[in-house]
Amino acid sequence: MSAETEQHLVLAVSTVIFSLRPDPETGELTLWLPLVRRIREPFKNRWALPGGPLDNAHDLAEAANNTMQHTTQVQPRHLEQLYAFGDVDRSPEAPERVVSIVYWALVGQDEDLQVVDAENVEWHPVEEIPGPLAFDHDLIVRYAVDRLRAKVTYSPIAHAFLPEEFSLADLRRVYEAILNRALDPSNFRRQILSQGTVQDTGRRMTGTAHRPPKLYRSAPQSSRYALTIEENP
Amino acid sequence: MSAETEQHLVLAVSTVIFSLRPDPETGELTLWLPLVRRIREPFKNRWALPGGPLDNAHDLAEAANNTMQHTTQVQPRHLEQLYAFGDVDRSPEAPERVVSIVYWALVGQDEDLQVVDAENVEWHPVEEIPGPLAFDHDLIVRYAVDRLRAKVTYSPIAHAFLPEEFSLADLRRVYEAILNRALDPSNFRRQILSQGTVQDTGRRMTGTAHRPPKLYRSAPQSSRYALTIEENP
DNA sequence: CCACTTCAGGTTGACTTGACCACAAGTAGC
DNA sequence: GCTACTTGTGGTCAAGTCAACCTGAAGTGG
Repeated sequence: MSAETEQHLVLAVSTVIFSLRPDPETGELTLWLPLVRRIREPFKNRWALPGGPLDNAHDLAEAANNTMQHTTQVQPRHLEQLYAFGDVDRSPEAPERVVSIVYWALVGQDEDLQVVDAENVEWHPVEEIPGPLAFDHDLIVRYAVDRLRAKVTYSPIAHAFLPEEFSLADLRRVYEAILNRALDPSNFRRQILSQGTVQDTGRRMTGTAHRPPKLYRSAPQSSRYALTIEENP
Repeated sequence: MSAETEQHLVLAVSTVIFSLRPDPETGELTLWLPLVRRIREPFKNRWALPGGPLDNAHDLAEAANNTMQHTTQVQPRHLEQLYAFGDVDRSPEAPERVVSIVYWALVGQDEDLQVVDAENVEWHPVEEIPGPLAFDHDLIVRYAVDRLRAKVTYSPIAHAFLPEEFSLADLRRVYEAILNRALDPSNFRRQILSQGTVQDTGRRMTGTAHRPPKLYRSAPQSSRYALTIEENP
């Protein structure tokens, strides 16, 4: 009994990696994520979240970080545990039971351009996921997007998408891409400045076809926890 | 390599079970939770969260539910995943690596009175944990309390501590016990009634030494997710 | 019948938020 | 060089939210 239990249970770590890219048609900034085409059963040839079995030598977050390296070859600007999925019947056709601990991550807006898309890895807009995905990964993606949208409203994680210096309009476009709705520039400015998460660099952007915006940088943040632990809706 | 990895990794499910009990000295309502005294190494004789290895036949939430049965012999009014803890060094003295998926639960204010305290199970106020606990359970308890306090402010889970019918003062005392601070009765009433999570039964409490309060019941809630999935601070 | 306690409901002022307006400061086209 | 255009910057105003506080309602106990 005990032997059978241990034998047929696999612990895996998967990661939902978010990046911002311009929509190829409209040119507007939208959320994208990388998917991996499975080359083995179960769910052979279906798209799945990047990840793999947990190596005994690594912490959970380290395993997620390694997945990021293999998939995007860049360091995440933000990495956070999402949820552990472990229902008995979540992979009915798999030979063993898989419990997945899922992380989600943000990579910088410019960094992912240098990514050499490895074989079987493809980026997709979150609104156009080529489903159904393997396992319960559709549910996981939907939940990760919900978490990201919720978190952006009470935490300065959106900065992670931007380079060192940025204008408030840049930041606003990130928020608009994540929340998928337009924000009033004036109100957005007031809100961001009041919460003290950005610092004025004193410099302005140059070469714009209009009034040059001030440049800001992220203020150093005080984290309450040593771990990055987060909450559910 | 692979064999060693599988062999030395154990997946466990633990549960932080909250109940409200009067403080034995002041008589005020406070948060309590059950701890189990370990009878084996590692951390022998130290207090730990109830739980155990994951049985291959059960979902994660089912495993947490079973832990509740063994520990408190009552059904939880609320059960929700907290976090997965899996650092390599979280149990340095243990022979194998343990990854714990931790749930937290609420049991009704009256129900836990009928609990037959099993051997090695003892309830403790969350502010007087007999630490240090086994493994990283001190950290887990602290995080679970934080999650509960955060969640009570935007979700009607506090109702879970109360019987079918209750007065707004009852509900307010639950909030005060969880948040550990006094709330203005008048503002609390307005806030609760405006969010529509309670229904007026039309009846009033009797036998009080003052104006009899109206009795309310919880309104049926609409959950966004089939699973109970939650968010982190 | 009066004192006391708690419930119930209303008022007020500080603060937040969204909608909107006006000006600032650059480029592009003529 | 002038004007149109675009986008950043800053302010106003009204609606809504929230904490502090006040007053009366309705019961029990002396």
